[in-house]
Amino acid sequence: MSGGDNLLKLVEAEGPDDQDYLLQEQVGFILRKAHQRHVSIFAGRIGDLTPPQFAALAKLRDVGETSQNQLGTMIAMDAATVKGVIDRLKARGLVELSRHEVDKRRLLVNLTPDGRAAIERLIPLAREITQETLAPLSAKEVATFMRLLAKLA
Amino acid sequence: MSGGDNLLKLVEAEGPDDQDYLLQEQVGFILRKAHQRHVSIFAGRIGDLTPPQFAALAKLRDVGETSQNQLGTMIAMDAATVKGVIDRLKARGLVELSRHEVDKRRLLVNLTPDGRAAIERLIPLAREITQETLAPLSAKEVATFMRLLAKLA
DNA sequence: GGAAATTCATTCGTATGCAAATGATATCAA
DNA sequence: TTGATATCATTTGCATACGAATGAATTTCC
Repeated sequence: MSGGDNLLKLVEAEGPDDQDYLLQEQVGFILRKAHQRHVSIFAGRIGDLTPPQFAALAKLRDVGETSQNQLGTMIAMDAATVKGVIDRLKARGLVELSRHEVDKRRLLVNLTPDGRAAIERLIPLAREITQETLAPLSAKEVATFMRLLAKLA
Repeated sequence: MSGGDNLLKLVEAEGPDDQDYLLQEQVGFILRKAHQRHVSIFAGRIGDLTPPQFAALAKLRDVGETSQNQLGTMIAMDAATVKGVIDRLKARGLVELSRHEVDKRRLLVNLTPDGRAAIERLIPLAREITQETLAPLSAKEVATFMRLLAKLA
């Protein structure tokens, strides 16, 4: 029996255990890196707005006036997070707030003319951001990846 | 010519443009949601440590003592971020810091016995986290997804 | 050797992201 | 009607995440 065999036995004795946990191969770690790369690409093309801020404007463009909480649900942000995002958009005059006349708890959010102009102007850039993010994949791979990613989200 | 035809004409006149930008179908948005889901799964299994903190400990286990900056590079964190993470791990006694004897700029980071015990204990849970995150996919889909995700990261 | 450029770490400011607690308003049910 | 629940929004506290500025130490290059 050779030394190599002994080493193999030792490794096998450990079983599929702690020894072979590689951080770089875990979904969570790679998912975090992929997300970082996307945010970086976004910042390179749209410097004056963050992805969450863009998401809020884009969704308001789709659905029109909604409550802050509903908007948060639609763009996957909890109440505390969406408040900060909307506050900053309001400070820049891109959205306007008003109280719901019937349900006084609700804070209605809507695009201002400036906000609408901004989102229309940015959407072509957002398309480029999507393209650049997916650039390492072929068209076929993009389709596959998006299908599987959607299952995980 | 019917009203429907007029509507169709209007839509076609717009071309493949702003009208069909759907936030929910953009990689960036879904990537963000998938990442959120993973973090949530992580928190459910490992409540007293965040993913970045876990990553730091896991990497130190792999490579042993390194400088703070080098560690940051290995786990994809910039200098400012890694400092905060290490500070909190140090405050909990899971890592210890020392100055590099030759290059006095470098701050060496290493696991304490407590830190080593913690990471060894957590690795099995981390495996479960990876599994649960990938649970919506079949084994074959997992292989495909990981291959494509790695290309994007 | 010494000036210039680089690297390592820290600090500051800004922006998510979420848990938990709180207050105001609505809704449901007894 | 009223008491219990639920919903909407806000606030606080903590933890990433990163750009930019700064200072200290090292390396490079002339």
